[in-house]
Amino acid sequence: MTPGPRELLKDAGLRITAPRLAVLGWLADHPHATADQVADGVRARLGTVSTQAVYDVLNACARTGLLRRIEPAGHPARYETRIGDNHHHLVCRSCGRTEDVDCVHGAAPCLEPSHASGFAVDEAEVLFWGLCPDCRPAT
Amino acid sequence: MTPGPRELLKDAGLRITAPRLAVLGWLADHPHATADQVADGVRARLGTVSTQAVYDVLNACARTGLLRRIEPAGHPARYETRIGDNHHHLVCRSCGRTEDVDCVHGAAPCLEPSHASGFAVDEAEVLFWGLCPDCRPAT
DNA sequence: TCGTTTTCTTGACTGATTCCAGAAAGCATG
DNA sequence: CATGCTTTCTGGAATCAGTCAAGAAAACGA
Repeated sequence: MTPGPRELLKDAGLRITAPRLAVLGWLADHPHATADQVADGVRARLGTVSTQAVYDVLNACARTGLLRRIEPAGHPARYETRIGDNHHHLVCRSCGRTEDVDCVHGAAPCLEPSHASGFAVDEAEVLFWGLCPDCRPAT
Repeated sequence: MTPGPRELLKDAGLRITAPRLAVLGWLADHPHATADQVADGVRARLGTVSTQAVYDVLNACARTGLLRRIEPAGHPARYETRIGDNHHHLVCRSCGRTEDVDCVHGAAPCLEPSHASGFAVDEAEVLFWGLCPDCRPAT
């Protein structure tokens, strides 16, 4: 079954602290949130939490693979707890709203550039850009 | 044949100015340059050019499709004159060096998310992340 | 319980980019 | 080749997301 935030942190070698549990917990219910939104959500649960702590938690978790960071050009970064399944994203150019999109081509082909110019490639990122239903009317 | 910067600007409905000609000209010889690098290159040709003018030119050209902007997460934006052929990019995580990669799947498949959640999708962006030959030794 | 190490707080700071107001071109027209 | 409207350029201040730094506080292995 799905391990809780506690186990995830422990397995990643990170200490279990209130801000971390709150960030992971809140983010599980609110995927694709920005650091700002996470800070608000966490403060609603814990009271005062410094902005820096939120960034530290997000960075630590992203670094250890507990969280995935999505950084759409021109919008603040967003975070999600759905990891390890190589899915992609759909981003609204106008409001930055982000949705999941399952991999277009099954598994492998997404990760194979035709020639890598000597680069050691470790990730292929696919982003679909468009306008979400709410932002579309303003045609 | 390939139209020169002059014709490109005119066709895009933009006025022909020294900064614009210099930016397009310089960028044609130096693809994947940052705004900073463009500013340096343009100043070497023209003397004094304000940073703002460079950003204005880059934005105007990107908006009208004369230039493509690539914004790799965590690195300043880069610009290129190669447009309209749906190619992708390879970015070095460490130094930001960017190279072209031809489309992995010919033409069409790159543009089809499996389901778009009501979004009007207009672009699929593919970015390959890795380490360039110069940054790799530091293993 | 202690001591080390990690994490959190506060506050200053950075880098890339944009906003603003006014001055200086560009260019369609007469 | 003058005129006047519009776009673009200049210089400087400002924004925004995120990072750096120093010390206080909390976690956890012994």
